[in-house]
Amino acid sequence: MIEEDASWFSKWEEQLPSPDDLMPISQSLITPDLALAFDIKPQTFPSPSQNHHGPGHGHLRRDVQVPPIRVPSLNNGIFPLYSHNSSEFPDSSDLGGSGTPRSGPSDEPARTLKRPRLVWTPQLHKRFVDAVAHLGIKNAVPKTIMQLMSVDGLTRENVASHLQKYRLYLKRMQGLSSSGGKGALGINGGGMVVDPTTDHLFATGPVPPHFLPFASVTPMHQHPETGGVEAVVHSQMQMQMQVQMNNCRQVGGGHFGSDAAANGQYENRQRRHFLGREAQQPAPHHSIGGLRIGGIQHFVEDLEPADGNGDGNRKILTLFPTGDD
DNA sequence: AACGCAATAT
DNA sequence: CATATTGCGT
Repeated sequence: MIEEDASWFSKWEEQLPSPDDLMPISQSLITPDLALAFDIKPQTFPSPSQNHHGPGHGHLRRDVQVPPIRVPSLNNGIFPLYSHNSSEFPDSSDLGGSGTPRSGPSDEPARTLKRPRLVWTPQLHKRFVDAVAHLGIKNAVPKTIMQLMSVDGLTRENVASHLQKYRLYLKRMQGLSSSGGKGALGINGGGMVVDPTTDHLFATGPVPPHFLPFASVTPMHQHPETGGVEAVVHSQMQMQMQVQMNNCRQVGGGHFGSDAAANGQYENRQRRHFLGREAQQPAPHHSIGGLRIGGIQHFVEDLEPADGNGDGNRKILTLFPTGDD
């Protein structure tokens, strides 16, 4: 059943593009709360990664003063977030002890405001999957994954939640290597309680093999300096994303990728890989500036007002590609 | 503290 | 429905 993961990995390695393609991509999943909290100043993102040279030969100096993550679109960049909710409790009681891990003395709604639901788009999910595949089962824990993904605004909880489902998905997949695949949901004669949850998203992309049984961090380019987990991978294409606040509409309706995985066997198509950027250390400084790494990455934010959608106004923060993946 | 998982909430 | 949140054991 499981036996050709090795080849998958090999191919992957072989296909590593030349260093010219090296390009840390970091996305910014805008964090409304944070954005507002720090009043974000035009900072030329620090980009600690020593990424250099652009695609060509000259060093394009990206002195771009990328405008803050502010939303140039609507709302003045102010997310309506949840309309109301008097849950603004702990303001007077200045927590005498532990409390705010983030931000300092500058009060923040960030702590009390809810953030919009994250929408796991296929692209975002891919990033997740790549990170997981890359780390190997042992290291693929929420925190690490989150760091590798380096998506601004992504929280450990987001990842943990997703990971939980992803695991169920994988488990289920392995269980049913020969049965129906994605059609025989409900009863697989096993006794396994099939969760109607998890599936579509996970099947939208080339699901990695059945998960690498091999452990350890992949021995790829490690940074000699840090020697950390900051894997330097390559990205041939970058994601251009759009942050959007919706009511409750899923982009693309759900599936459009290949559900090769559902078959039990993945297709051995060419695997392009993403790039894991430097982990987001306990950033003492708000680096939520816009990132426009390398070239053409810029974010377009869009907000859609919630009008009677039969749902009241449930808002989601979704990132979706404006290009291709 | 961070994790994993089931149950539950939204 | 897809995510988030919570509770509890590790």
